[in-house]
Amino acid sequence: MTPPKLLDEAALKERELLIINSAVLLIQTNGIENLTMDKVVAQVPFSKGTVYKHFIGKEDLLLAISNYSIKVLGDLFYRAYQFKGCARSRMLLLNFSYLIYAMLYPALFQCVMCSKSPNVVGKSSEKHINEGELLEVKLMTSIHGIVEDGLNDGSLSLPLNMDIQQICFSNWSMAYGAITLLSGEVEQCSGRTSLIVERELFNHSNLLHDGMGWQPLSKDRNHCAELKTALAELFPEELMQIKAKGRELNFESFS
Amino acid sequence: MTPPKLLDEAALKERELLIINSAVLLIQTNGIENLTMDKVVAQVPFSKGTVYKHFIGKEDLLLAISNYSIKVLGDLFYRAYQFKGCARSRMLLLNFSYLIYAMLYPALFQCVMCSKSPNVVGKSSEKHINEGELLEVKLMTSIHGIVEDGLNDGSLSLPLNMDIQQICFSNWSMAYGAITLLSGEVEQCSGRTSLIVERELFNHSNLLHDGMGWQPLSKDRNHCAELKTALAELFPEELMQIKAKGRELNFESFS
DNA sequence: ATAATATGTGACGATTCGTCACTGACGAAT
DNA sequence: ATTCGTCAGTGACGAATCGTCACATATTAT
Repeated sequence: MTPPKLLDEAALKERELLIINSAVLLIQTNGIENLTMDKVVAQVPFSKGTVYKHFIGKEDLLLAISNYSIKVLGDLFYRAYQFKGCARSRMLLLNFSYLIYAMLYPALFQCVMCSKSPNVVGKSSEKHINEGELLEVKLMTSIHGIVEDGLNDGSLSLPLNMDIQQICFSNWSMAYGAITLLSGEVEQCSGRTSLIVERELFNHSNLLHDGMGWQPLSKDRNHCAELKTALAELFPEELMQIKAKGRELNFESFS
Repeated sequence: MTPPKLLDEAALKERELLIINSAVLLIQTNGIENLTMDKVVAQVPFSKGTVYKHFIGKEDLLLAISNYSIKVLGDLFYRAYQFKGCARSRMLLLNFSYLIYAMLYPALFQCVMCSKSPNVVGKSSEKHINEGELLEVKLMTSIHGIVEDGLNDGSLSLPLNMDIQQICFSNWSMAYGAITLLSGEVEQCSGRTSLIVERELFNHSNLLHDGMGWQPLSKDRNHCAELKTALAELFPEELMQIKAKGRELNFESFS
C-alpha cells in the first residue's frame, strides 16, 4: 500500500468533507435508514480504519452531516438577515428560509432531524456534539441580528421578563417545531393531514410575532404579499430548483 | 418446546406490552443508544422469532414504545383538559403536562423524540407509523377541547384565516419545539445554556396565546401564580416524584 | 385416525461493527 | 548510507447484531 504523507489540519478537514459528501449521496440513493459504515467505506478511497479515525460510528457521522448542513442553513439565515425590509418581515423570511432549505436538501434536513434524536446523540462523539451546539449558537446570530434591528428601530420591545436570547429561542423553536412536526409535508403534500407546512409556518410566525407586539401587526399589514415578493427576490434560484422538483410554495391557501 | 394455544387479539396485545415494558427497562438501565433486539429477546420469556412477529426491528420497537407512551401523555393532557379554570390557563397547564411527562418518564420521552427521526421512521412498520399518526390526532382532542371551550366562552376568537385545527397545531408544535430543543435541560440544568425549559415554555405559551388574543392576556393576569397553584393541585403525585428525582420545577426565574 | 393449519423456536448465515497487528514513508541519529 | 523510532493507513478478523426459516408440536377440520 502507499503510505500517506504527514497530515495537516486542512487535509484532514478535506477528507472528512469527502466522507460526508459520499454519505449524503448514499442517503439520497438508498434512504437514510440504510446508511451503514461499511457502505460509506465502500464509496470512499480510504480504508475503514481511516473512516473510523474521523467518526466513531454511523450516528457520529449523521451528526457530523447535520453540523455540516447547519452551516448551509446558516448561510440562508444570513441572507435573510441581510435582506431589505422591516425587521419583522425579515424574521418571517428567515423562518421561511428554513423551509426552503428543507425542501431543497431533504437528505440534509433528515440528518438535522436525526441529530436531535437521543439514539443518535447517545452514540456520537463529544467533538461533534460540541460542534453542533456551537453551530446552533451561530445559527442564532442572524436571528439575533434581526431582533436587535427590531429593538433598535422601535418596531419591537422586549416583552416583560424576557431577554433577547429568549426571543431568539422562541422564534427558532417555533420554526423548528412546526417544520419538524410537518416534515412529512415538506417534500410534497402527503394527503395525511389538512395542514400545509408553509401556511402553518406563516400563521404560527404571525401569532408569535403579534404576541410579541412586533410591528407591523398582522391586522395592519399583509405579510403574505410581502413575503412572496421577498422570497422571489432573495431566493429565485432556490425557488426554481424546488419547482423543478415538482414542489412549489403554496400561497393560495392563505392569502 | 411447548407450542402455544391459538392466539387471540388480547393475548397478542398483552405480549406486545410485555416486550415494550422490558425494552423500556433496558433503555433505563443501559441507555437508549444501547438497545438491541438481541438484548430485548434475552429479557423476555419468548423467542427471537416471536419478538420479530411483533416488531420488524429495533426502530419499529422504538416507535411502538413511543406510541405506547403517547397514550400515557394523552392521559396527562386529558387531566389538564378536564381541570377547572379558564381555557387559556388550562392550555398552559396542558403544555406543562408535556414537560412534567418528559421529566417523569425520560426513557419514554426519549422514545417520543426518536419517533420523529427519519432513521427510525424509515425502518418502522406501516402498522406502527399509522398507529402513531392516529395517536397524535387523539392527543389533539384535549387541546381541541380546550380551544373549543375558549371559543365558546368568548375568551378566544379564531384569528383571521385560521381554523380550529391550525390553532391546535400551533400550540402543540410550540410545546413540542421548545421542549425538544431544550430536551437537554429537562432532567436537570445542563449548564450549557442560560435557557430554562420551564421558563421558555411559559414565555413562549404566553407569546403565542397573546398573539391569538386569548384572554386574559399576559398584561391582564399573572399566569405564573395560577399555573403553580393548578400544577400543585392537579399533579401533586407527579411533582413529588419529580422532586424525589432531584429535579424541581423552577419558577423563581420568571415570577 | 389422519391431514391441514397455526404458532413458537433458536440455530444459522448474513451483515455490520469496531479493532489492531502489520506495513511503509519519513525524519533523526549515528 | 544505515538504522531506529514515529506517524498514519490498512483491511482481515472476531464480535455483535440482525433477520430468517426448517422444524416441532398443539389444535382444528375432515
